[in-house]
Amino acid sequence: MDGASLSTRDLSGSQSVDRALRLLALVGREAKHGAQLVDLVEESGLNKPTARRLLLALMRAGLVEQEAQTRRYHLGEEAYVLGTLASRRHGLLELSLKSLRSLSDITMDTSFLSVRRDNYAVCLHREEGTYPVRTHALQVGNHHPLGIGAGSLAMLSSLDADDVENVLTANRKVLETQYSYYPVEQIRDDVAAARRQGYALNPGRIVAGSWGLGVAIRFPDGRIAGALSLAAIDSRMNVGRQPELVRQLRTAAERVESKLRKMFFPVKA
Amino acid sequence: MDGASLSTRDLSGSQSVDRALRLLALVGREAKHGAQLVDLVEESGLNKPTARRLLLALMRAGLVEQEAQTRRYHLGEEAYVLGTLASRRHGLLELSLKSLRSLSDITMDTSFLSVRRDNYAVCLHREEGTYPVRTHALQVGNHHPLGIGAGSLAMLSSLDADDVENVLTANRKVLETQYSYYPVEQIRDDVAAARRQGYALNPGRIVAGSWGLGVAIRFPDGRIAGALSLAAIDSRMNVGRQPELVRQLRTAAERVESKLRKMFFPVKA
DNA sequence: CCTAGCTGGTCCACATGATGGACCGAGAAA
DNA sequence: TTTCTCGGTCCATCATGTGGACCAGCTAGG
Repeated sequence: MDGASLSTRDLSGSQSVDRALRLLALVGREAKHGAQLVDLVEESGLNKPTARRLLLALMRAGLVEQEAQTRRYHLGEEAYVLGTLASRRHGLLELSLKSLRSLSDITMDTSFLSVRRDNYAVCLHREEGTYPVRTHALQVGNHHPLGIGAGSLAMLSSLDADDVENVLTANRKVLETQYSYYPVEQIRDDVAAARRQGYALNPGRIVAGSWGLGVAIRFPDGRIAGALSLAAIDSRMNVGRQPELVRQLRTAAERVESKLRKMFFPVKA
Repeated sequence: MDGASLSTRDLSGSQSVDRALRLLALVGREAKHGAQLVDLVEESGLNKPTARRLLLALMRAGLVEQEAQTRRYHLGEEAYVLGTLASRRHGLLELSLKSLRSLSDITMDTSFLSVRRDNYAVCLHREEGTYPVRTHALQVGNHHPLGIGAGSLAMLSSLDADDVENVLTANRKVLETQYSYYPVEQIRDDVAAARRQGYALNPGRIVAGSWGLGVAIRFPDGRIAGALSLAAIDSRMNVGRQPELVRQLRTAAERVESKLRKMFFPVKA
């Protein structure tokens, strides 16, 4: 973020809103099975009454709903509605779906769309490949610090050197605690390699035998929009096959970028 | 709302969060051109500093962003991401898209998907018809009180009598001020007619010459999921053509409902 | 050139609304 | 029965958000 959105510095209050929205993001992360109150309390650092109160507010707004049976919290319909309304400006998934499909058709491997969210990468879509042995390391909604994972690494590598360091610094604590098997120095090397080659490779760094290749997608103005990636078992991503996969990824990314251009500079009606 | 989401009564605080989320909904409503600060202040009833402070919080969370040039507020990428994550549970649009397309293909008229949001109906999608004369009364993101408009009326008519009255009471003020040409008594009559016929008809009540037909979509448990509707100029919705259009709408709605059933009770893998 | 009217944005004294330690109840495990 | 975990809530305290007043930029127009 850094100089993030231009305009105004903050210095401002509204921290209960901040807290509520942090909770909202946490609930979203647990898209699959819903979030438990204790976990939300834990992850957010808030205490129980506060978390509960804020969740009630989110529920009043329809952004979150609570399953009556399990008492778990899920994203609500309003979140979906807002997302639909936002897709007018941010519809990267819609623009990429076809490309992901053909990518998985051609390569037989599972393909992904990720976007940057703060200093993390979120997986927005997973398009199953047809090859019978598949890795399930990355699921929709999953978060990893930028640099961890092929698509994530592709995005990190596309930032300029300063930003890379900023991101790594911001993530230092998480990296050390939750990704201790993946030293920061390793990420720096991976970034350098990705820069040299023009694509990101994850040679089983997170789950042994589960490899990934990724390329970034840019907005017409050069900002990073997201990344496309492919995942497969190591034997399907050997040096022999890599160039072809990268070629496919690049074509797919270019197709998406051209759609983005059309979205930003539409032909006059 | 009423007995809305089960679980807990509120009595709770967190009103700044409520306010912020109300603002978020307002920004979403202005999906097309973005919202101006003054308008948000006006519509929300908040005062400027408060609105601004809350907007800053929403921006920090990425749910809202501000265009540097025009200073207008738009939904941010995080809204899109959350929406995508929520579509796992609430993906009505995805389920309906194909049906809307074929609906517009067959009838040549423009079709819509709306969902209920509190006591309003929001238009989630507009699928253009091919017939050269089209009505543009309803756009994606538009809100109308339940009962105003074909899809909206279809949803209202599907509630039981008590709920209908609750909704109308809750909306009384808005109806009187912003829809004064559409007396509440008229809505009650329209609801009764829709009940009798099993579909909702809007014979140009909002924009003269712009007619609409709507049917509700229900979740497997009977709750209203949304509504499909068709819009056209009056001459294309005369009594002669209506039965055929209604038949098409019904088939489409049934197809969506069957997909919903599959979503809620998936076949075991 | 200056004024008037509109916009977006911010300051800061005040008191209202959010906070969180302590507590309750339900269900599961022992 | 006891114990543990989890969801949920109460209420005295004070940190927090509030909003009237204000500044600044822009456009119209006299």
